[in-house]
Amino acid sequence: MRKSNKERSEAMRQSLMDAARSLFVEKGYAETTTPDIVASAGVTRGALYHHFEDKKALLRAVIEREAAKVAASIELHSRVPGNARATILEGTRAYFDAMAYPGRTRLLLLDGPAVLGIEAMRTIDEQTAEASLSAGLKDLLSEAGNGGKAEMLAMLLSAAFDRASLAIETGADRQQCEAAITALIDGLTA
Amino acid sequence: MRKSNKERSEAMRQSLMDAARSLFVEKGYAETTTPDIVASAGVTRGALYHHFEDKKALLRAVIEREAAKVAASIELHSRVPGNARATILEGTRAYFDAMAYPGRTRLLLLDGPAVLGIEAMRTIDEQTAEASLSAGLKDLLSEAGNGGKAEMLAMLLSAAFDRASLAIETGADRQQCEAAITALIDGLTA
DNA sequence: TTTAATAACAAACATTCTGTATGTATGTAA
DNA sequence: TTACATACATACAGAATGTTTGTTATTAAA
Repeated sequence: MRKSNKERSEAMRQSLMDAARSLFVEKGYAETTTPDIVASAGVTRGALYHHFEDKKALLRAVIEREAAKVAASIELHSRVPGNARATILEGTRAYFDAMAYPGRTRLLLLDGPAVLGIEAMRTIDEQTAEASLSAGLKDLLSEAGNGGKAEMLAMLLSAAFDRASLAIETGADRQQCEAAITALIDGLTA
Repeated sequence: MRKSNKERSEAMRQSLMDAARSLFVEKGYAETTTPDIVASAGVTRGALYHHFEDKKALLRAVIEREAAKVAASIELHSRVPGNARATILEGTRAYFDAMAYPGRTRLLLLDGPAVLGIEAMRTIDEQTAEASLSAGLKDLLSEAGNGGKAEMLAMLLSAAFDRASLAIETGADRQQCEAAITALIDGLTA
């Protein structure tokens, strides 16, 4: 059975990203070695360095794929009712759901920022996850007369979302988190 | 001129931590090598591995010292007027001031969490910086009838503080940050 | 005060990882 | 089918980490 080069490449890339993701999540980026990754994928390091410039580029690819999945998940579960507040709160739940998927907090909130830098992560998040959430927040806040501060407030609230995701992963009560986030938002719009 | 062993050890530890801190801030923990560090301190790796179990332990020592300095700075600049709100806002400014010291955001908010883990960082912050700030926040929120959620809200607000510190470092307007934080807090207590 | 023991370091060593260079087979296009 | 490019494997060079061993300075005991 023959495969075209394009198909082979894409399959290999995904296979390497899968293996890397699993190990990055399990042991962290720094503790994961390229021999580990290729062994898990059943190939040699030649394949890895053919498809990715270096180990960091592999992490970036994994993270971009993950961020896209989070964005897609939020997009999917975000109905659009007229009510701006309800929209945001639903988006919040969708975000928590998406970030509850194993490994995402570590990849997107710990290793990503440390290895790729906050600037690079900001760029990635801009194109994907934070985009929809941040946009909704800005709408809501502007609507409530917090026009000038909307951008800044959206950033700070998204930080709260992130910390809440981390907390939920380590055993914090999800309902309490959502209630606290709701209290923060309602405080700004009341 | 003779020195006691205790003095020698402490001086060497500080010297290694100084050199490490400087390089960690400049190039990041992962890109900094132990040969770099000891060369900068004018010793050999023998000294480093005599005083610290491994490279990670050196980072932990650097971070604990830094967190203690942040805590001390906040403690120092926190007058205690009767007004809970004013106390918190003053503490906020003190935190931003302390975190504006070069390298602290990278050490305490990026490399620390990624390398040592959020759990370890939480323990360190508990003993130091976040303690005073978090305590004040909980007081303020409890006072305002947010008793049950106070703990959770304090955590989320401290996440907002951290993100604001990062933002300020990368050029965000400090006054805007403080205004946004104030808006968040006032929303909860109004 | 001489000696035994320990702490503070230096120097050398073994393992391992990263990135590169080279080699080979498979696919692609003229 | 011939020439070239792509996809990988294998082999290599450099460097980093942690450990071990050796040396000097300090402290404690005899």
